[in-house]
Amino acid sequence: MSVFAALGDATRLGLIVALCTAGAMSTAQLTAGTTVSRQAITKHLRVLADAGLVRDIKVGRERLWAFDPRYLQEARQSLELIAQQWDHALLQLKRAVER
Amino acid sequence: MSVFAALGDATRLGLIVALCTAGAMSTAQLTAGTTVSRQAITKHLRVLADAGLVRDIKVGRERLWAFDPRYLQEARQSLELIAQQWDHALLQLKRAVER
DNA sequence: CATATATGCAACCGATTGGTTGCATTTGGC
DNA sequence: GCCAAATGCAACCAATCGGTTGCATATATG
Repeated sequence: MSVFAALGDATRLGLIVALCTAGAMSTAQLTAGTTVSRQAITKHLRVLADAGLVRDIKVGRERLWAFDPRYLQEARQSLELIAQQWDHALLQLKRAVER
Repeated sequence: MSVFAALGDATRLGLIVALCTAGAMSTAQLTAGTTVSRQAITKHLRVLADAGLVRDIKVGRERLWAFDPRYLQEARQSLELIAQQWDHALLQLKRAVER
């Protein structure tokens, strides 16, 4: 559902960073970079996929995962919007004080 | 702990947006804008405070909550960094293909 | 074909989460 | 001083989460 909730777990954020810097990887390769089990990673990847942050393709007997930038862009825009609203509120406060 | 985890809940994101657009508000006022109980909102505000997204001051018998932009800025930078790493990885892939 | 690798499926578990309710405490105003 | 409003504290609850283990399935490779 939410991109933020998906990014809120340290293991998942690590998976995103790994996929984002090193490119596509299989489930086993991604598991190798962590301390938890393959099944745990599989579940995390499922969450990330549901949030639209990764895509997967089956190639042979392995499953390759790749970062998908689309929804991360949306998340960035959400934070930008909040920051803008905050700036706007501050500006109005400043004007109110000046009056 | 994590700003993303704090933003991952719809109710909490709503509180942030409310504080960010309308300025500081009391716990009761914030509760009025939701469907859940005051205690639930109090807990959510605690989570947001632990994540460094809001600050509170006691004034009279009420407690005013205000948005704190600092950690949201950090969150923005994290997303920017991920996006940059992704761009970099794509660029390298492109160069590799061209060679 | 046999075997090893990569993954899928499902049950299970303890901890955390989001929420409630009940009652106590602080504080402003008449 | 009394009452109502705003909040704090704590117990409790069902659902979700992060994780494990065991076993089944698919697929390269010798």
